[in-house]
Amino acid sequence: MRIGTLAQLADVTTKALRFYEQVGVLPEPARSPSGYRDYDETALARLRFVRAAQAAGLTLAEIVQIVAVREAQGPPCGHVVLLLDRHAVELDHRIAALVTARADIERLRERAAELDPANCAADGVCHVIPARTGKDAEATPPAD
Amino acid sequence: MRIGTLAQLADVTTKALRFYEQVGVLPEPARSPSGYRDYDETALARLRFVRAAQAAGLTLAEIVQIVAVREAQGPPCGHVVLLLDRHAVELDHRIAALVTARADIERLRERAAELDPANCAADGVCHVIPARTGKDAEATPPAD
DNA sequence: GTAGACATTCCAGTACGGTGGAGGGTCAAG
DNA sequence: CTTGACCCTCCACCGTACTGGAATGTCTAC
Repeated sequence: MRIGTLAQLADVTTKALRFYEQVGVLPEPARSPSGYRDYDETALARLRFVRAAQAAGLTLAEIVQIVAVREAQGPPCGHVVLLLDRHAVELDHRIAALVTARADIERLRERAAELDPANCAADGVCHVIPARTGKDAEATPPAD
Repeated sequence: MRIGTLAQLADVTTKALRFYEQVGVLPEPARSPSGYRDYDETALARLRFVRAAQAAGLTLAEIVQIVAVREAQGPPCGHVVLLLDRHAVELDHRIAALVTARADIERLRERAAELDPANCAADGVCHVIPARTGKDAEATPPAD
């Protein structure tokens, strides 16, 4: 099948398919005499795997690794589990950081409700967001 | 004070300071006869505000806006509160998405524990991550 | 034969918040 | 007078996952 057909089946753009090939998550397909990419069913299967792995939070670089392990050593399940665990830990951290940031915003909102903009002109840029010392910065590093 | 001194006081790199100036969150400081940047106390105050705003999840572009509003119209508190609200909503969405992704990974881990790698070679790349149809993809778009 | 729908390559750009290095000038101490 | 620490500008690059467009080639239908 041609690249456009595969793109439709997998609901991605042709641009994305060429990009996937370039970074190595899709193998180079056969070519028609005129140079058009000619995909078979395995390409669709691979593509579905890629999208599933992406949805699980893996990066394309990691997916490339998984595919490489698969091709070199057979089933990459152990590797995949390792990556999943690593992502789970990372997600936990990121979720915790975002929840903290959310709480910080809530505090600032409450602060804003109590403060009078008329008093604002005095010192910094906006008294809703209090200036931080070096110590504060250690306690709450810039979000994300 | 020189740029290095300010950098130390605020715990950022000199590179970052020049970058902040370039994007407009820091005003252009005075210069010594030889062209060195010469900062005063207000620069430190501004910088602390910037770091605090970043920690609250605001982007540099938004901080530039706040500073501009401040300089044009006085206290930007109303604008700040709007931005904070917008970020609170966005954070809620992102937290929800990450929590969903975390749960998905957990499911895959449980699946991995039940599956035997020996059965893996058959079809796709790795049976721990099940291939998705177009409909699945709609239900769980690629994370983040 | 010609239109238009598709394909190819390659280069560049997007957002974000910076970092790295080249190539040069300045300042204080010894 | 030289060494080393610091400063300047400018341009390029990091990661991430693509997207956009130019210039060109090909296939299909009328």
